Amino acid sequence: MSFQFPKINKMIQIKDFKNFDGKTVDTQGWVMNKRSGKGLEFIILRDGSGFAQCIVNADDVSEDIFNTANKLTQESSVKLSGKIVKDEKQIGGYELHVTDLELIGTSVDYPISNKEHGIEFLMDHRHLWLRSKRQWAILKIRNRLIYAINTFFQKEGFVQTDSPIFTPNAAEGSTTLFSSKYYDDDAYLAQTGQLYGEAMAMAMGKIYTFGPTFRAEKSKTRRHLSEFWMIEPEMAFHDNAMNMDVIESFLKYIINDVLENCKTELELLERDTTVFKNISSERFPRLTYDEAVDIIKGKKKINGKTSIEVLEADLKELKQQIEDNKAEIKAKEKEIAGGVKKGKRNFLQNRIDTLKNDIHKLEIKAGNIPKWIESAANFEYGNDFGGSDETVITIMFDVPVMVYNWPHKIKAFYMKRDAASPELAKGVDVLAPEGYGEIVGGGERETDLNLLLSKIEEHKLPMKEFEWYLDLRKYGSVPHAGFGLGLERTVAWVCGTQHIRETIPFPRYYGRLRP
RNA sequence: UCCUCCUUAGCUCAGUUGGUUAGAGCGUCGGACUGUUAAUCCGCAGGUCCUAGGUUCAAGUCCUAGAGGAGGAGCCA
Repeated sequence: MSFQFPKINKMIQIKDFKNFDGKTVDTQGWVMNKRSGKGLEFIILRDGSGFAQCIVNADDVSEDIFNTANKLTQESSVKLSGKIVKDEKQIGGYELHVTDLELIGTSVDYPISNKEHGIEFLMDHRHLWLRSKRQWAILKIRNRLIYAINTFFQKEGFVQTDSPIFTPNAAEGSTTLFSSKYYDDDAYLAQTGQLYGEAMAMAMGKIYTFGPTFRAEKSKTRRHLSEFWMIEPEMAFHDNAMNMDVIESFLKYIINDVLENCKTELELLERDTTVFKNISSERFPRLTYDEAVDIIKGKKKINGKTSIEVLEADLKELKQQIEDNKAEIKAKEKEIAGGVKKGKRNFLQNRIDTLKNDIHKLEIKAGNIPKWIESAANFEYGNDFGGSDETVITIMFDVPVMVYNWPHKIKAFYMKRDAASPELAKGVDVLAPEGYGEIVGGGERETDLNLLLSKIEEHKLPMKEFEWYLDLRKYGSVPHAGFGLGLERTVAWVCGTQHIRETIPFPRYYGRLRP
């Protein structure tokens, strides 16, 4: 039995233009941009499925229609009829030669132009910013990642079971939570579904949750959101080594799926996909916390180099790049001073602005490296890694790095202690390359009831709220493990975005609640 | 909570040791142009220089306080 989507209307979507070469079709969408020549209007149409240039020629349409086309403004909505013609120069490879045009909705003084805007302005207009090409590409990739994540787990026999969002207490202690009211009780928005995931894994074997999580950390960095989506698989009868195997094949699967199915979007984002070239073939490095610390402190060589040497080489390269950019600016400025036509001058000035911007970014980077070297050298064994420490580790490799066997003191109460070395807990963090930070955190869960009891006391957590959780250890407890993947950090890494706030339609972060 | 930087036209920004009537590009609007790719060319309009106070003959520029924003630290996915 096959299912057929109902034929609701005869409108052809832009993504399907390739199937109608030479045919006359009806389509509808919004005007992204318009260029005019005498007797010619070039409309860049978007309909959510893609982008296409539509040409209105005064010879082909009535005077009324041509005038309507001539008056179209950015983001007005239109219904078009026309012939689909192949043109290699176009984004989708096809353009529409318009024979009929109908204005659906007007648009006056649309605030977002094709020129650059500052982040605050764009965020205030997030509801409209979503219409831009770049945001379209990011949301398409986000969508594909979600699809790939679900496909991977469903194929592997995981059951999707969701955890509650209202919770009576903090699951992990440390983090600040958003408080709320639940009838007459105090409640908090969930920071993780972890504990509930364990209960569901004891019922279903292998499960995953996929939902929003909330953290009231006053973090203003490119890696933080107050509301973000997390995928948390939990597997009965798995230890941490098996957990790491799952994480690695999972990441390989979803990255490959996006690379294969989002070529247009990645191209539009100008994402350098060569950074992913070793993802499928190379085994992700698995470092113990101790080994990672040695790398940070420059005691351990990778490919014959210490982290300090790599950082110093990077710094030298950055400085050279800054010098090169400065030289190019000088040359361009000289050219402008010599007198050139307006078009050429704009072009040169634009290039100069880009270079200046780059220099600014490079200088910030170059300024950071000595700080990183210093903070790496002073790293104290037993501490958690800071942002710079993570970067130092990941620059040594071109694939994600797994760090496991952490000091138990800096990890959550439910993490399993290593029987061989009691100071360590069997947790694992996965660090994404290029400074995108920790995308996965997970580990094996403690099964020893007494250890759990003492840990809950140690963390000063309310024992009463954990009684149901401790039941899981009383009735047929088994070794189990799981992890959490931050969706937005993963999207940011895949897309190569500067900031995580572009990776979710309406971001919530410290200082931003609307739109 | 702490550190650094920013706030000038609708947008992105420049504005010299404080000195006449505050500038540019883009966008809008009007015009030219029959294949444009952020089109190009010509023209018009557009300002509470974040707010309050202070120094000064004179403040966009200096000082103090406040508001808003960006980046980072800590914390984290």
